[in-house]
Amino acid sequence: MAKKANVTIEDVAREVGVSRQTVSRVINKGPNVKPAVREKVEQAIARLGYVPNLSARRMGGGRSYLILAVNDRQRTLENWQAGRGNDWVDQMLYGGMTECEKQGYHLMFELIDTEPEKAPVELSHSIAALRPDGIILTPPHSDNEALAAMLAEKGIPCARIGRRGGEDYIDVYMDEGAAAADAARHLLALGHRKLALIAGSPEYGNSQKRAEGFLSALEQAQCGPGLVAKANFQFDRAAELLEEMLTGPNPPTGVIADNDEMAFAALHVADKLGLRIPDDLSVISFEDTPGVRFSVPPLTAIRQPTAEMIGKACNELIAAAGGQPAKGSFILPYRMVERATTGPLAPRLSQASGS
Amino acid sequence: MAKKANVTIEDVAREVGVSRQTVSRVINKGPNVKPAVREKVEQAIARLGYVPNLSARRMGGGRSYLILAVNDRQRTLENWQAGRGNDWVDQMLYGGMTECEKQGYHLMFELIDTEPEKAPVELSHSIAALRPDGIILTPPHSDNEALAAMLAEKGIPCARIGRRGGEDYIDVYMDEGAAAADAARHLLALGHRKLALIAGSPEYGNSQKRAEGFLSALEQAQCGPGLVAKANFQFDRAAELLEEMLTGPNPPTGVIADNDEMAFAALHVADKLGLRIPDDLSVISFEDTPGVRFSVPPLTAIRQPTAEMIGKACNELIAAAGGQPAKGSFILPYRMVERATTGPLAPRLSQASGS
DNA sequence: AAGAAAAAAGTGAACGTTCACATTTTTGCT
DNA sequence: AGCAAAAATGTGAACGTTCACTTTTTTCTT
Repeated sequence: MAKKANVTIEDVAREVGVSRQTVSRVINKGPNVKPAVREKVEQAIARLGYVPNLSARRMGGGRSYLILAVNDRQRTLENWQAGRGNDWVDQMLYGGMTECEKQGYHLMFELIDTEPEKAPVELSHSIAALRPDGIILTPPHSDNEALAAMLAEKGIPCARIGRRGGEDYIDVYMDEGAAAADAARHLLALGHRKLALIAGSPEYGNSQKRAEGFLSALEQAQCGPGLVAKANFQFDRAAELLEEMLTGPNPPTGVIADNDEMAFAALHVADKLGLRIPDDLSVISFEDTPGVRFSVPPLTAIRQPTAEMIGKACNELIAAAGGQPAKGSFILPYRMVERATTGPLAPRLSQASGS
Repeated sequence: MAKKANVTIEDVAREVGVSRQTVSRVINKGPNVKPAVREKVEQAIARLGYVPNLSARRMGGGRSYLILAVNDRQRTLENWQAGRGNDWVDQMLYGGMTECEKQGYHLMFELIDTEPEKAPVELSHSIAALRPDGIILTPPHSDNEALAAMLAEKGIPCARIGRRGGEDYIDVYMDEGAAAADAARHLLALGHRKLALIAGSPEYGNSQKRAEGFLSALEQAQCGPGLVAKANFQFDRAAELLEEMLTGPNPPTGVIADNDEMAFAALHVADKLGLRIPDDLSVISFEDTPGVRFSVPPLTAIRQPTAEMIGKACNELIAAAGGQPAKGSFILPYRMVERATTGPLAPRLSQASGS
């Protein structure tokens, strides 16, 4: 009847007849425990259903078994409020939780202010409250040097998504430039000669890298110069720009968009202009959100290894909490998922529209 | 140079010249503090940048300021692995984080096994480790009485999403039946007389409730019986079933799908069969994931108040942690977002296909 | 103005771990 | 067999709060 108090490390120690420290060594996989004792302790833990209290572990000076994944507040909130959702966050959760669960860790999300000066303050408050063992910084915070420096000063391992280097921090990234170049070459190989990139926003580092990769691929193939139009990731703006291009002189026959929303705009405009996809116009997107599989036609897209990057980041962070140096540069492969919006350029047999 | 230790409650107390307990009272908004003192303490807190350590608070016997949101492991993982994503989870994060942030709380996700017997074991381990102040149970775990009972026994407030009642727990739900009935009536009002429901899975309680609402609306309008086909939330199965229906005798002109994926299947089949949307076939979906806005045509859908339900749950849970009774039944309004897949039945002028 | 009651403030203990170190046991070597 | 070194185990203190009290100060009543 009396509510059974929680099982503590002492209960386990008593059960086995050893001291709490020995039990502690067992649960932390520490050295200096005789195999037979370790075995008995493990059995007692299972029998009693003992699970270490994380708050106490942290208070005792140990790890918190917590990783904080930091996202940009304004962008995230805006996406949510606009009904765009945050597939990126969903992917992070996937990669992060999967990896953390395996190692007895926990993942928590945190939104911090876009403003580069406010960010360190907000984050340090969260750190003071939560005392995470590691922190994942995503764009645009990955580029905030002051933030990373603050973490280093506090001795908290930090993984930056979308950065290369890895001399001072754990950097996990994919080669955005190469991906864009690949996309361009793919279209080139299909016979397209006039290509356009519908870019996101210049402040967003990836847009910049992709534009460079795109342009250089065209140059290499002597098919330049490619068109680059900035549409700020927005459907309407992209549609506008695209319509202008496609009805202008020398229209592109291949389009690469910096996100799915702008790729959908291409589909929309093509439909409006009576262009067949992919015969008259091929489209490749950067993002590959779930809805993309059901567009008409289903969108060919470059899939960022978001879940994998976060998983890798968690993994490295956990290793760092275990004493490994918190540095290293890890590149992860992207993947182009070819669906139905890309194909060889196949002009109509006759110019007249007919049944 | 010496790494400045973290600011503790004692530092604040010393700064102001009061005891730690007084500072504790201030940060917990407790009674029995003179306004002048409270003011001084608050200033010192701001000046020193003091943030209470959550682990210590928890250890001291106070709250953990943590809410655990529980999702079904198999379903969630499967969605992620299949590339379907979990928009539901993204929505939860939105509603939960927004509400928790406001009140100094933190939200953490947890996946627990589908198996009703394994669930309590898994969850109790997480509870032992994390000691959350409250727990949110989502389907199918909302329906697991043993789970809820275990939480009640441990004295942990629990909010169940998708349940009504509220006598013993905090129940937050929307009226799925009414929503389905509304959808049906909407189509009826547009002139449709033959309606079909592409249902999800019978084990999923909502599918059942929607089917009931759908059927009863038709009966009331004397337009029954409606077709109900179970497609298990899958595109392929839905497409198959739909094609059968639409090419059969007396085909439906209005379709309601239990999720977006199956609604996309309807769009796909209509296209294949040369049916115009919405002139020949109207489609309404239950879900409204972000991609829906960009389908061709954009999908009319019933939007579940997922974020709002989780927000409400957090709110009530936090109140419960503050001493309020952890019970109550809260219904939240759904919304039908009318886009372009619904319209009056408008048969072609002639049967012959023409330009 | 005294005494009682209420409000404000303070104190020791406890929460469940880990750390740093002390002690005991075992192993290895000659 | 004896000793040194290594391995295994144990102990007290500390982490930063809140709780349950106790003590002090203020307010109210007559």
